Amino acid sequence: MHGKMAAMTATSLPLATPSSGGACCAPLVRAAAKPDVARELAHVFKALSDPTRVQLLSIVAAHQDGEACVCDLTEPVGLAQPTVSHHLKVLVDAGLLTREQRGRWAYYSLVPGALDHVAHTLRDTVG
Amino acid sequence: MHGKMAAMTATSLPLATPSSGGACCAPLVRAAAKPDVARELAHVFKALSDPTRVQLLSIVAAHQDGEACVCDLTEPVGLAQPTVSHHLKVLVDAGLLTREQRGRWAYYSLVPGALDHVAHTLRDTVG
DNA sequence: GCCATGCATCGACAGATGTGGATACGTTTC
DNA sequence: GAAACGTATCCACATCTGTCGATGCATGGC
Repeated sequence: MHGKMAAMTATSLPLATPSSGGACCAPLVRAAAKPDVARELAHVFKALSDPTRVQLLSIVAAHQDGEACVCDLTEPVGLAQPTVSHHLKVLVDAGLLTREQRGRWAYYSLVPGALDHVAHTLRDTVG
Repeated sequence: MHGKMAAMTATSLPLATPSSGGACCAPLVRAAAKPDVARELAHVFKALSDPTRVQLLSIVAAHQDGEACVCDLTEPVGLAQPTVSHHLKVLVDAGLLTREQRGRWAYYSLVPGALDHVAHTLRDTVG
C-alpha cells in the first residue's frame, strides 16, 4: 500500500534518509515481538492491572507457608466475598496462583516461578 | 481496631490454632503491600495489559536508536492512527515511554530503567 | 438427616476501555 | 498565505470489567 519498492529507484538508501525533507521512518535493528508473545504477556499483566489483585498476591505471599484462604483475604482488601473469589479466579487463570481445596477451605498460593518467568519474557521482548 | 493486644491474654498463641475444628486463618509472617504501592504497580500493569501496547513497546525497542514515530507503528499493529496515538499516550502516562517532537514527527522511546524499576518493586511487594 | 460454614457461580448494573471516523492543531513546503 | 503532512483530540459505540446481592454446592459438625 505504501510503494516501498518503488522508492528504491530514487536513492540507494530508501530508509534512514536523514536531515530535513526525508522520511521519518528508522529501520528495525531486530525483530519485534510475535503477536502470540504479546498476547501471552498482556494476559498476565491484565491480571496484575487491578490494585486489589496486587494486594491479594502480596497478602498471600505474606502469610505463613505462602498460602491463604478466602476468609483471610476479604477483610484486608475490604471487598465482598464474591468479589474476592472473582479476583482470585483471574489470578489463577493467569497462572499466578494455585488453588487447593482442603476441607471446607480453599487455599491459594503463589505459583513459584511465575513472576520470574514473566519478567524474563518481558525482558526478551522489549529489553 | 482489631484488639490485637487484647487477644494476647487468652493464650500465648492466639493465631495458628491447628488441626481440625479450628480456624482456617494462618498468621502473617510479614507486612502486606501498602495500598499505595499496589495502586502504583497496577497502573503500570494496566498499561501493559493490552497486546497492542506490548507490541508497540517491542517495536519501539526494535528500532534503531530505540525510537520510532507514529507512522512507524500504525502498519505493524494494523490499527488506525488515532488508536495508536491513544495507546502511546497510555504508555507515556504510565512512565514507560517518552515523547519528543522533532519537526513534523513525534518520536517515542523507552524510558531507560522503567521496566526494571517495576520488576524490582513487584519483587519487593510479592516476592 | 439437618443445619451451619466456606466458597463459587449467577445475574445485574455502573463505569471503564478499545476502536475508528471526523476534525483540529502544529510544522514543513510551495 | 495556502496546501500538504503527521499527530493529537473529540465523539460515538460496542464490549469488557469490577462490584455485590442472591443463590447453589460442597464439606463438616450436630
